[in-house]
Amino acid sequence: MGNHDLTIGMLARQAGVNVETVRYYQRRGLLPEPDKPLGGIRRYGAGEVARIKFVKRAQHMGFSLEEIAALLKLEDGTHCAEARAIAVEKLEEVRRRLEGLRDIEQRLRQLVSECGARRGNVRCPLIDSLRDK
Amino acid sequence: MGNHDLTIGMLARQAGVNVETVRYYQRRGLLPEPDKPLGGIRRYGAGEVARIKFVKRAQHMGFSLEEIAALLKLEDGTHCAEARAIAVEKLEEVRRRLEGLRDIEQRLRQLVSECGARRGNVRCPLIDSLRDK
DNA sequence: ATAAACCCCGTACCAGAGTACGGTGTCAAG
DNA sequence: CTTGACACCGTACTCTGGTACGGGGTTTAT
Ligand SMILES: [Zn+2]
Ligand SMILES: [Zn+2]
Ligand SMILES: [Zn+2]
Ligand SMILES: [Zn+2]
Repeated sequence: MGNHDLTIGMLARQAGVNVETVRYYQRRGLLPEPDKPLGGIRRYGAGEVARIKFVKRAQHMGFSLEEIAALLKLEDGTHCAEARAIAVEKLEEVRRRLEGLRDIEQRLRQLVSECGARRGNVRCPLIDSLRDK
Repeated sequence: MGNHDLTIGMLARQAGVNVETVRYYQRRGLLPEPDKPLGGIRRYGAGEVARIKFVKRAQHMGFSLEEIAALLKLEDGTHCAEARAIAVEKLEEVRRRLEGLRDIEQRLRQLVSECGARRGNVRCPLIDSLRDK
């Protein structure tokens, strides 16, 4: 697999994160910490870049670092069922979130149109309708 | 504008939050703190219950408390134009969020089905697809 | 009238996800 | 061979969204 030639700074730049974040991920066990060549500087390769990007993508999908760590422990590919269970749970969560967002969108849309319909009036129907219920 | 007869504890229970959370929201300006009847106990009504639920819903949709406070400032009643502008901006943001969430939903849905289709296989396509790209 | 349950208020503490700091070591260029 | 950039490491701080705690005061029920 990839040649290990990156310093931690280059790794961070390539992955689009802060050096401190890389070290944080190592502490959290999300990223392996390669052996340090006695008195020297650790080197990283494309695998580590990909790993960090994996973490960032998963995070964007709403996974917490802890959940991501769980996913990564399944990397050997032999625990498909567990991986699937985690993903299914997330999917349900995302769907609940979608539904709630749709509610909010509708509410806001209505408020905006009510407000626009009464320009120049002293009382704002947008505000009125937010006030109670 | 219901009758104000709830204590903070009843309010919290009805809204499904911790008493401390109610007080925290008051400190954050998300919830008005009613006048205390000299040496006594504050009372709350249905309006406050609704308000907390609104906060919780908005929060679950990914709004921060700060953003929710901005939304709630629409209630002050004196600045129709500003209120409308804030609402419009939020609406756009909500729509962007909705779109992002729909993407995520679709991606997760596909991952789950791919994963399910390969039961017993050595490599899990769910993990594979997160791994690179 | 006395205990249990509840309120008020301030302060402190917690977890998650980083970011910053400071001292020291290493390495490459001039 | 010195100077600057970067690595290493531990510790500390930040920010968000709460929760917990402790010492009071009050209300309610027995
Ligand atoms: Zn397993
Ligand atoms: Zn208006
Ligand atoms: Zn104004
Ligand atoms: Zn699978």
